[in-house]
Amino acid sequence: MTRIKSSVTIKDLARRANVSPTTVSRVLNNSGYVSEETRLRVEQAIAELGYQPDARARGLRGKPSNLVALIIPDILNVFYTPLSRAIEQNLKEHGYTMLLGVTGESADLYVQYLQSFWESRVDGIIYVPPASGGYSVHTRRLVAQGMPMVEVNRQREVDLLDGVVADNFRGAYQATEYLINLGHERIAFIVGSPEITTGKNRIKGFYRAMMDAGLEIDPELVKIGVFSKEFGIQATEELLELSPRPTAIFATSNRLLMGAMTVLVDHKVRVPDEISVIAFDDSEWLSFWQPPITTVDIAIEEMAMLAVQLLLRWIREGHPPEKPRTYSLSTMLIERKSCKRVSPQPKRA
Amino acid sequence: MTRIKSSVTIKDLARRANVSPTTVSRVLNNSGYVSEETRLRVEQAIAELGYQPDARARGLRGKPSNLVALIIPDILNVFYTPLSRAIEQNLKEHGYTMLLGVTGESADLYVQYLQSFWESRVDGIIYVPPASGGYSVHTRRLVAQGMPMVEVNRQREVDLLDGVVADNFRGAYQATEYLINLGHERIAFIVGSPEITTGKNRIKGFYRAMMDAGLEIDPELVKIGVFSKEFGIQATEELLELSPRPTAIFATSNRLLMGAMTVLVDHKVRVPDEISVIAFDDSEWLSFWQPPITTVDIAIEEMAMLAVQLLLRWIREGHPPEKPRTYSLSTMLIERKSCKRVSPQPKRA
DNA sequence: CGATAGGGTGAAATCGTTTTCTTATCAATT
DNA sequence: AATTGATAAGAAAACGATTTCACCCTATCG
Repeated sequence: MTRIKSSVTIKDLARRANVSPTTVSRVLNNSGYVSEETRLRVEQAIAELGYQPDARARGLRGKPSNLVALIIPDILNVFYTPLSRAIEQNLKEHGYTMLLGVTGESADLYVQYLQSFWESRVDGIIYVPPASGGYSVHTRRLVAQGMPMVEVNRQREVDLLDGVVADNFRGAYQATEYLINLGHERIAFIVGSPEITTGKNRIKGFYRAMMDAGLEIDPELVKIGVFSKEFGIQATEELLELSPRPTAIFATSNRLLMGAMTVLVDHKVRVPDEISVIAFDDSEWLSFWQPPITTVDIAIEEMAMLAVQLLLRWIREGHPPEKPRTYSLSTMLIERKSCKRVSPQPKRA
Repeated sequence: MTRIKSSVTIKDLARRANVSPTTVSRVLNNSGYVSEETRLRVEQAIAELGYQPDARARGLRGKPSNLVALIIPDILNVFYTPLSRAIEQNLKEHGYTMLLGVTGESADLYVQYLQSFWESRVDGIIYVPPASGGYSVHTRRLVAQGMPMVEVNRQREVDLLDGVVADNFRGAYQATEYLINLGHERIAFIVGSPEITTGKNRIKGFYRAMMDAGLEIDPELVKIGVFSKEFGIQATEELLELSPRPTAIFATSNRLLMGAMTVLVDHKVRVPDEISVIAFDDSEWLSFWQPPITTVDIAIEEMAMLAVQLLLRWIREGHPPEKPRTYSLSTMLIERKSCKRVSPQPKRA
């Protein structure tokens, strides 16, 4: 019926209030030099016509868009969901609306999103670098064009951007040490991509803890792949075929844990009686598992808040950080019931 | 160092390629009347200067933004997460980028998002109407201004917008019938906001199934509140204090289920031996629960695809649907191990 | 009383594109 | 030889705001 496609513009307001568009703009932006009387007339016109500004036109003259983009690998992952929520919330509190891009770890998609976000001239981008690499040049070009960016959870452009990550080394060290203290020696370790910091540092933490305890690392027990449920399944199946089996499995992400548990349940392996299990990431769903899983929790809220703060600082100051930093957030071991004490095997000669 | 804030524009290209901006635009938009030779020169300039168009300026001249907004109540909810993902994916396949708004069921936030999205002139909005009402006028204003909108999961503007929802009536009926067939008569029913379609129709389905089976409904067993974990906890605690206790609990969302199970585990009530449990919504996390929960699953992928299709149709055709429709997607009962057969109590005189 | 300061206002330029008009050239048709 | 028509290209207007500049007015100061 109503084919009124044209929205009401500043000119309509001007006509209605019998002033120039300039004056309307002054009222809109509260930029002074407007008499009380005219201001009222204009405000009335705004109310009557139901005017709402066009952010695009504003943007053309250099005003910010109040849009910030977030790029994550996977929105189904119970790690990234609360991270997204926390970032969204923090941004909203500062008046920003969040755009979301989901890459599925694909570099191509990442680059596509970068372009789309640049074209919309968002005010900044917070992103989790995808595991597949080779897109660094695109990130750097965007930054060179003046786009504020911050890395979160993983880090790649150490010399270029601020990054907020968990202390993955310490987290993995803690968990491994915990198992060792329970008497475990044949500890299986399942981890994702070693090219990204999460993977790399969790590996380092595990190795260091084993070394510090004077334990040999059986290469058969170390499964390095990707942070996916599928790889968790594959790795765990291989582990179960070993003899002797490992006495404990350290699955370094919730996806890997999901895979591992799928197999353990399938094979009716009792946790923790036959095998102890420890993981990374927490979720309310985990506490209902039988048994509830002991895990290394990451301070997601802090991570989000800090990332947003760093981005807003850059936006506010108009220039990148003088000296890009990595902010490392401490992890916390949440002890539940999935790990059992074992008596250390007598060492083989 | 490099303070080059200004991005490269169409004019820079024109200068570089020794043509007019008009011609550059023609190359960019493939709108013909450009000689092969000039086209090459322009394309070279584009490559050399690394030009990327400004979507805002384009938009001003009436070109679409390729942005579509999604508004959901809660991103932590395992129902909305896969829904968001599926919608994002569908949109991406059609060349759209998704903006995300999370309302937490607040009408205020909803309206704020509406405004923000309108100001960015997104091409369309898919939204889940928040439970708290009173914002209808804002939705209608946006539609009147020509914004394509589609409702998903819940429905409010039946006469104005297309909506895609689950067949909540049937789903609830099925689940209730299933319990009844197992011999249950004292069935507790926990449900969220009756003002929204999800709540309302699940209630209707439950009542109808009970009526059809000739069973009385004990008002003490019907808990109507909001779709939250907290209400699930409260309701279940009240239910456990009744004597006799209900023999089954029907929690009509994953959040309510989470609350119910929290209480049941706390009170060491064995499921399904002491109480059977059935729910709405499914999630991979559920299958690891002890026992795995029987639930009514909703065809989320279909819901997403259809919603996107309807929105894109409106965008493509440039006008609202002649006759707004409600698309009702059938649900599926997934039988697991949380419900036990009971022998019907002898009816009291 | 003239100069000055500053409040209030509008005309016009500007942002980066697309679109609408023109104009020019050249070949084909009458 | 004059008309038509297609192709190629540029000038200028337009989109909806903000911003710069210029102008008028009035009050204050010396």
